[in-house]
Amino acid sequence: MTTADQTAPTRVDRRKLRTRRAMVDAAVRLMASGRGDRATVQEITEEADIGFGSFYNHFESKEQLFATAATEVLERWGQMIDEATAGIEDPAEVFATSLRISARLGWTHPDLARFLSRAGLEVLRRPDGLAPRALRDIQAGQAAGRFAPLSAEVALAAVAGGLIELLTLRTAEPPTLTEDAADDLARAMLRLLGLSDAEASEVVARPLPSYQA
Amino acid sequence: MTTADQTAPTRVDRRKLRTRRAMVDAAVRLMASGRGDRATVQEITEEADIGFGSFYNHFESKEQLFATAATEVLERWGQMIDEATAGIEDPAEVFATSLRISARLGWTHPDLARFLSRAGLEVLRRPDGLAPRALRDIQAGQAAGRFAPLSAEVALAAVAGGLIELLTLRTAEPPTLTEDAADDLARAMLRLLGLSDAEASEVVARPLPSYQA
DNA sequence: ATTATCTATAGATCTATAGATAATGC
DNA sequence: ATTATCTATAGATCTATAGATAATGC
Repeated sequence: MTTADQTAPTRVDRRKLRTRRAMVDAAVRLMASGRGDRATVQEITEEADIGFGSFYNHFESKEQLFATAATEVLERWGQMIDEATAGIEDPAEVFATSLRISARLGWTHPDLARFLSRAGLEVLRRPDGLAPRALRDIQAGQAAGRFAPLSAEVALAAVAGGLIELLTLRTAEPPTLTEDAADDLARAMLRLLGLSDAEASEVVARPLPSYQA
Repeated sequence: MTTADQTAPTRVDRRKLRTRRAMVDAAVRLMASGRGDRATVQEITEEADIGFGSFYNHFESKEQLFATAATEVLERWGQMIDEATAGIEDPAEVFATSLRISARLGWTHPDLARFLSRAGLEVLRRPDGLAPRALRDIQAGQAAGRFAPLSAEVALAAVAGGLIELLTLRTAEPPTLTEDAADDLARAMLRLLGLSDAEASEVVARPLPSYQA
């Protein structure tokens, strides 16, 4: 029987949470820096500024830590998209909005963008990632007759790959792209999905809803 | 003064080459299997079926071996494309042919496809890779008025990403895609580049030149 | 005789844990 | 008194090399 069942979080709980958060944040930074999951436990705890042994109070292995870090990053990203697309009816616009916001991560959330860039396509394939959602959006657009009947998996492959590459180009040194590259990508992907150039331009010209995260 | 300068390769030379090749091939297989460059030198030499110490006769580090392996894979792939696109005039067709052949790697050269899938987008960004060439093809198509004036970097990002994702989907277990996914991808990418659906379909309907590798 | 390959191993590095310390709860 | 954090370290793992062996050259 544990005492923490129904009671409010105590100071110990908060300290414990702080330590854990420091490690997850360190993992995100290490991944973003390119050191990635090749970092040793030593490096991780130093980056997090906690004692070496504390690592094992929270995680069984580095894999577990980096998986946790990925989940949290995807969660933040997903909430951003949810907030921005709430209430949009046109499937093409839902898709375009999601992509325009995601492609802007390189400017709005460079840390998050660098993490995704380094983690690569693998992280987009996770079941808790945005791929399943993007697949649904594409299929919804096809069902509504807005998109051409291209294999949704192939379309998703192109979208996911194009997005990651854009984030990588943007977070590379020196960054070459200007911010309208994000909308260029969205327009290009709408054409890929079957919209005419004029239709694609019109959808991307619509104002972005407000969002934050 | 070495004796091997102008003379024919001796039996020792051939044996040495065989050992080296065994290690490069082992590296390709290990990467394709997903074990990747996390494999230890021990694992590599076992997979290559050579003595542990021989590794250091040929390579200074694992990084060097895997870089060599990537170079050789890219070389094979590049030659395949060169052979297939020699003599094609229309820039859109050069591009489409390169992509159709590359996307077919999952069926024609599964080992190569698995390597590329696991190595990820990183390997496509190498200066000795096919990205510089794809960039030139896209720019040539734009200069010829065949493609819309989209940022060539953004277009390349989408193409590279879509290709890698397709190879990954195909080499995953169980593979879900059928072979016309390769042409679907090419058609989609031509639309992305600015061709109409009808134009894109026409280009992709042209017969593929013969090639092998 | 020469040189590549192979086996064995020293030394470095890394992980996981044990025990000491410090912070908080009661 | 309890529990998380921290320090120190044993043991496992890995790399790189030294020296022995085997294959080829002349």
